[in-house]
Amino acid sequence: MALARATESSPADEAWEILRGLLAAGRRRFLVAASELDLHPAQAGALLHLEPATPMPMHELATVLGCDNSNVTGIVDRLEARGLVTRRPYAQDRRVKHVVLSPAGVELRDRVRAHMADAPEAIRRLSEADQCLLRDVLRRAVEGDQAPAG
Amino acid sequence: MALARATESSPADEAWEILRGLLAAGRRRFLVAASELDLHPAQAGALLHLEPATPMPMHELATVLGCDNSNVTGIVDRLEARGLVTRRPYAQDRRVKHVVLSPAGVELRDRVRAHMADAPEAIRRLSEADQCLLRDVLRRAVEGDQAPAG
DNA sequence: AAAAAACCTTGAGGTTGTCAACTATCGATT
DNA sequence: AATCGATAGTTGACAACCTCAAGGTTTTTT
Repeated sequence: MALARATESSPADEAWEILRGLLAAGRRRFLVAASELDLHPAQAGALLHLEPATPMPMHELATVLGCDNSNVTGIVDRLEARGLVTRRPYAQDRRVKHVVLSPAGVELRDRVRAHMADAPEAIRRLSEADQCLLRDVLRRAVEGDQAPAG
Repeated sequence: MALARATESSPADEAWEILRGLLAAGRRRFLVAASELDLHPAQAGALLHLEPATPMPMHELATVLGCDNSNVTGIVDRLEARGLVTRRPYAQDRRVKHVVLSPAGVELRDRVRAHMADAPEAIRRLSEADQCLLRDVLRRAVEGDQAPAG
């Protein structure tokens, strides 16, 4: 049945199918970037999700990484051992520990981001008009994401 | 002003920046799908890259997965132990072993794909016109991918 | 106050990932 | 045809990842 409805799939699903290909390519680039910066994928992923000056609770990191809480303990352990992040107690809820990027962590995070910044070939070879079209549609897609969901 | 060069980045890069957000979300969905089907992420990834009726050399699997050859050995070991793939000698080059999906492997691969098939919220809530716009631009992006690059 | 839930950590056990070394095979050179 | 260098896959060692179950601390609910 998954296959029968291929012909009647929505344009959204058809767009998503193509996007999944770009995602796999993006994943490969991410692995290369992490490896070149001597980071394991999970560590690089954690860094990418941290904003300088925006402490994040451990369990929230677990959520965005899609893994167990106990997993984050080890990942943060190693990042902390390398001086890339620090754990900070959270006075308002003493069960919680916040993860904060250190200066070195910010710098390394930016380097990971830089590795990922260039758009892949497929997108770059689009006409300027198409690139703008794509960017604008994507902006509309993620536009309402901030407020409503929360 | 987070990035000085933000103002002069191309629309392609700006589109890609938004896409990276979808990449992280897609990754999470992939992890959930794999977990629900009792597959480890790497195993599910391998299945997704295999086409029924299209044998793939081990080293090619390593390339698309972005990992070492020696890594693929273990992943295929476990997939084979579960009867999802088989190793097949390749007469034309006897160093090579081909990985082939078994019927059970095809079925499980399709189930992973089904889990990933639905477009994420952000895309689905676009207007029908925008969905088509997005799909068509993406088609143009990946269009020339077959022949030129290789 | 007691019970239930949330947050983080620990430990066990299997999987992933990298590296270096090894065997077998292929391709090109001599 | 014999050899040298490169390629394909495997193995072993070792660190990291990941899930689960269990436990301690703190918060929230009853």
